[in-house]
Amino acid sequence: MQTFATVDDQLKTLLRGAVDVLDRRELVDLLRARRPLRVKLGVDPSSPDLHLGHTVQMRRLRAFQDAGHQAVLIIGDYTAMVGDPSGKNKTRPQLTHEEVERNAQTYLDQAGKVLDVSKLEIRRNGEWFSKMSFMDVLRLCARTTVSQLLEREDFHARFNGEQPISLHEFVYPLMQGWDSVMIKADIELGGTDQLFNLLMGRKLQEQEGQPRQVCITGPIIAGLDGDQKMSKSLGNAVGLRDEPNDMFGKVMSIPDRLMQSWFTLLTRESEDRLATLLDPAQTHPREAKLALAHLITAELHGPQAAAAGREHFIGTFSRGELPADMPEAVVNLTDGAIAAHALVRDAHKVSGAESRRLIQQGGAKLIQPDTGDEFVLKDPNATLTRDDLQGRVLKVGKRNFYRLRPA
RNA sequence: GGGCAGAUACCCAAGUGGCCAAAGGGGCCUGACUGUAAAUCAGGUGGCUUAUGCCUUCGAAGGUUCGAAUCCUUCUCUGCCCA
Repeated sequence: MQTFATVDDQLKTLLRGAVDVLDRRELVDLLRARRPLRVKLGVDPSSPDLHLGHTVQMRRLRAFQDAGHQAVLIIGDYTAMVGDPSGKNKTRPQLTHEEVERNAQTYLDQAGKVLDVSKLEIRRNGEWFSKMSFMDVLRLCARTTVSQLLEREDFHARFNGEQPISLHEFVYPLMQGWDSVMIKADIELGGTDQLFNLLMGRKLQEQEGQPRQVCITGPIIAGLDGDQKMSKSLGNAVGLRDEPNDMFGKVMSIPDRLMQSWFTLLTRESEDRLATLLDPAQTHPREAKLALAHLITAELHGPQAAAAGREHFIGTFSRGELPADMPEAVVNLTDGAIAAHALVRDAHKVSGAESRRLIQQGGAKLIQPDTGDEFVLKDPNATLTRDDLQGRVLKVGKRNFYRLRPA
């Protein structure tokens, strides 16, 4: 017999950081029923990697799991082929079924880092969409109107901005809503940019004579730049599969003003603890950020890896030491020597022109590991011999190190 | 179906025969400062073992010209208006 915490206690953890609950009254009623609720979260496998942004909603789903409810993760294999237009100002590229399938495979083990997979119901929406006939699709389309769809902010903006909106994008909200009908969701989670889609589910359920789902939205987490929403294509994401050292470093690079939201949305630290950490008078921002980086890395890679990430970070960036692990770069010498620009190009894997730029701007140096002596490469055409390279480390920019091996 | 406008580099956007590898802004990269924060300053931002050189790039393909992002033709795509 499943036992549940009190409604008030549940609400507190389940709604941590939430923006909107529609409708709160209904949520309370659902929780009062003291039965396992079906809680839906959909992710589209549109890229092979999940990032921290995805985990914001996944963490809430996990909270529901821990509270004894039934989490249903929808892998949107069909919706991914459409491409969610939410928050976008342009049509997304359509993926092939093969790409989607490949991505879907990687999602499940990544999701396992946050969710309890043993208790998770995993569904693909191709399960029902692949069986629909064209007439079924038309009937679904008849459930809403163009005017209603145009009420959605992003569609509205594109329409008024005379930007193209493809018809299949218009169908996306219906698809997501239909998922809710098919799995009989009691609650659906999503980012604030999903509100329209979530409400579509509510509406479709009512039309189908089902109890309508409660919609809970959470904030869209900002990426490393501190400004735009975290997304892989913007290059400001922390991937769940990022190496621990890299992950730790990325978190350390976020603007201070992001810390509050990251702490709230990506950790379980209590409000009291957060108050202490985020008060500069009590905690130096750098220390707070170290704690944040540690918590995030530990959740995804384990405490040991997080500790190692911290060591690496402090050693490399605070004390200026060389990292413990560096990729090795095999350097092919011609007549026992190599030009500086060729060295950087080959080791750092950039174009020749980029390599020259880096050198000219002082972004490349050779380091003697045992003594710590550094030699800044200044002339792209300088000739380096085996003796110059043997046993040395090449540093490119702030964070790229290569152990050189002349061959 | 008809008319009009448009497609420029990662994004926005200037350029309407040579001085265009293409202004400006954003982003990004490098350096200084620092806490891999913020703010600020300086430089850079197609490729080629750097060259008053060559190659690729202004939606696509052809054409005119000594020379085309710029002119012509066809095509593709987008928006607006009319039907």
